[in-house]
Amino acid sequence: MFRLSKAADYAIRGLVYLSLKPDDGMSGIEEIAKARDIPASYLAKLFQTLAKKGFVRSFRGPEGGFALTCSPRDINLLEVIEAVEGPIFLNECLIQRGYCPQDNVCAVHHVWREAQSRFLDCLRSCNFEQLAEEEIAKSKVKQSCTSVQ
Amino acid sequence: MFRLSKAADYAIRGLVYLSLKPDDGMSGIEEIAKARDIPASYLAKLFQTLAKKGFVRSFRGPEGGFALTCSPRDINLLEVIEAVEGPIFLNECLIQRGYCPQDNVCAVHHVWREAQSRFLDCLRSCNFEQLAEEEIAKSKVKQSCTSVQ
DNA sequence: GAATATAGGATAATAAAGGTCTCAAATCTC
DNA sequence: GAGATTTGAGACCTTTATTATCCTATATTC
Repeated sequence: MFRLSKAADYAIRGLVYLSLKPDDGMSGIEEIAKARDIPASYLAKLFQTLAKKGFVRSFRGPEGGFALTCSPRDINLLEVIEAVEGPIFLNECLIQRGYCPQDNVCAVHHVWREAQSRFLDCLRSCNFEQLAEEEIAKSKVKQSCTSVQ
Repeated sequence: MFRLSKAADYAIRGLVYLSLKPDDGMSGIEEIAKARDIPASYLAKLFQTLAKKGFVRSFRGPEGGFALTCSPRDINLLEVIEAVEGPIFLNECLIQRGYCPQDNVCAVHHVWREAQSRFLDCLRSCNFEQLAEEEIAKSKVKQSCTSVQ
C-alpha cells in the first residue's frame, strides 16, 4: 500500500515544530506531542530514532528535550521518511540491481524506476525551512486557528 | 510504507500475460500462475476481483479461464493497482478535501498533493499494450530466458 | 451425467504498524 | 547529595494488512 506511515508523519510534524523554534530552541517530548496532537510515548520512541540518525540532539534532565542538530534548510523530507521507515522502494524489484530475477524481461520494471525517481526527487527537494516558513505564512492568514505554534 | 503489494504485482503480471495473448485469447489460472510464478490459489482470488472490476471476463467449465474484456491499450497501471489495493493516497490527509482538520495550516499538505499527482500521472500514462510490446521486445533480445510467453 | 474449471466464502498464518509501559541512566536544581 | 525531571532502551500488546489455503457451489463441455 502506498501510504505514509504514522511514524513518518509524526516525525515530520515533530521536526516542523522544532524548525519553528528560534535558534536551536529546545522542546520536550510532552510539549511537542501536545502541540501536534501525537501520542507522547510513541513520539518519544520516534525521537530516539531521529536522534540516532543525527537529526536532533537530546538533552536529559529538567529543561531537557530535543533540538535540531543543523539548520532546517539542511533537512529534507525524504531523509526523514527514510530514517523512520527505511529506504523507499516502490516495488521489491527495485531494492537493488539484480535482485529481481526478471529484471531483463519484466516490462513494468522501468515504469517503477521512473515513478520512483520522480517521487523521490519531489520529496528530496522539500526542506524543513520551506515547511516552517509556509506554516508561518498559513497561520498568519488563518488567525482563527490557535493551536499553531 | 510506500510499496506495491504482492497482490497488485501479481495482478499486473497476470494482465500482462493476458495482454500478450493474441485476440481475446483465454488462459486458465493454472497456466498464468505457472508462467508467471505466482501462487495459483492466490491468483484465482485476485482474478475474481479483476473480473468484478471489469478488467477480465471469466468462463467456467473445461477450456474456461479468463480473458481481457477490452484492448490492453485501454487498461492502465493505475486502474489495476487501485482495483486491487483500493484508491491510492500517499497520506491520509489526502483522502478527501476537508478530511484532515489541519488542511489549512499543515505545510506538508501541498507537497503530498504534488507528489501524489505526479506519481499517479506516471502510473496512469502506462497502459498494458505498451507493457506487452516492451516485453516482446525484451524477450527477443534475451533469448536465453525461456519462461516468457 | 461425469469431468473440468471458475465463483465465492471461510479461515488461517505471517508480518508490519501503532501504541503503551517500565525501569535505567543522565542531568539539573536546591 | 537528594530528589525531580527528562531521555534511553527494551519488552510487550493490539490492531491492521498481507499473503495465502481450502472447501463447497455452480456453470460448462463432452
